[in-house]
Amino acid sequence: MTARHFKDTVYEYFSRIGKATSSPKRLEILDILCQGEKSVEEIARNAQLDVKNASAHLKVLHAARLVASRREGKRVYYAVADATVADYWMRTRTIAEQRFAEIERTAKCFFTDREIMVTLDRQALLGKARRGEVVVLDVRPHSEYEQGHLPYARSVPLAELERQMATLPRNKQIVAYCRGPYCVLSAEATDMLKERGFRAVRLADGVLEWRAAGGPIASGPAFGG
Amino acid sequence: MTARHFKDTVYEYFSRIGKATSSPKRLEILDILCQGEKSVEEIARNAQLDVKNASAHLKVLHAARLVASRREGKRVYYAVADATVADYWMRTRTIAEQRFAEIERTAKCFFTDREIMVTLDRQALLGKARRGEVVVLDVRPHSEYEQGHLPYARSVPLAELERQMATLPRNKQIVAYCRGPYCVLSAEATDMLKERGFRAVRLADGVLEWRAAGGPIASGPAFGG
DNA sequence: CTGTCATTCTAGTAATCTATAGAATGATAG
DNA sequence: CTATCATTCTATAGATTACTAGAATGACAG
Repeated sequence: MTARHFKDTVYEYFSRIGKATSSPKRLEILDILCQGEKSVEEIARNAQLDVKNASAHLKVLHAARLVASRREGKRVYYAVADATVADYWMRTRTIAEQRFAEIERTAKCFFTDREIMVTLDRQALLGKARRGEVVVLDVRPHSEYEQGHLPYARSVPLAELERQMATLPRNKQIVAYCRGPYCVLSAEATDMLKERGFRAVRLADGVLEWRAAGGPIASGPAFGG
Repeated sequence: MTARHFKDTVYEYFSRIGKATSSPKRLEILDILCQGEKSVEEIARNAQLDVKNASAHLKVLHAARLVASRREGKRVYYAVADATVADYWMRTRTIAEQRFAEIERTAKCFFTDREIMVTLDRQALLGKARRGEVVVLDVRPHSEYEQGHLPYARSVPLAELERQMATLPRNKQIVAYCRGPYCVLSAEATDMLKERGFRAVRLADGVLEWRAAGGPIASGPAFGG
């Protein structure tokens, strides 16, 4: 084996990671899968893709071995291959944020007037949540909540928010979080809540960011309902 | 701005990092630039590309803001934008290594019989080098040595090795290193040395890996010469 | 064994990317 | 002002990729 052939071979492997992460839609899928495993149909719906196209993108991610799949009955469930993939996705996002100030500007523009909870004092938030001084809402689907959520958080998927509003306190601050700083679910939730006169703010952290910052993660089914 | 438009916008930025790192040749360029700044012509020669093509790849890396350029007289020098880029490249390599066992297999096959210095005991190597029990050779070009090298290492670019062999000790072990675990320079150096009866081994670490492992880095012009 | 549902495979088209070569630019030396 | 050198820009052919739609597969229910 010549030196040139060796280099071509190994660098081709290195480049596969880049190829897999070179499509916005594939990154969106990866971000969703970082919240827990999902069927192709769920992935397609969440990433706003048609199922065939989502399947094709998943094939590419699978070829780069960033995701793994398992069949259960009729459905095929995909998940990130391991925790290092979620870590890599967060690092890719960070590198992009550092390079493109436009990202923060776009996010600020989109999240205008949707107060962002300072993510600096995670311990303080945790304490308030424990003492019941604030209500922490996890507005992702129940399945994602079950696969890992913030301590003391209550699972209220966006679709159920309308129905559950009566059970929320009007005198306490409501802190909504979702999949992370670029997920729109919590923003939609705080919009709905504020329209109805609740005191609601958006937490930029998702489970991934919270855990990466050293915060504790709970798991298991939703309590109450 | 709709939620969909917002997501499309920010994920497009995220994907630019993947696009930039989706070509083997661009990663090879990035790896070279992690050793220090270089002119387009030097980059092209090292990555075995024609200058026009190298310039085109550099343009893509520049668009992703992974590299920065400055003009000095007729020449344009490129360098990694900052230290986080080198870090990201190492992490991309690590993720690829974890996913593709073929990489290690290919490397083992190529580096057969080229003993790899165990990189576990960096402190021990440093001590031996300090006491003169081993000779550490930096076989990269002088310019890269000057931009950062292992302590006690002697700069002997591959092209000068033949000429400088007479000045190397036959009774001591010679440890050659270059740009990192997938760089072939040190392997070529140890091949040459062993053919002439020297006791030579290859160190998989380059400056990047050494520094990432917490090792001290020296800089400045070559001593002796 | 037939029908249904979820997913993947195959094929075709439009768009994008790589490598290559010729023309153009920018800086310098004479 | 002209020649030269390093680099970039422009144009093009060939390869690859994304999306779309129809066909095929795999698992299950009746």
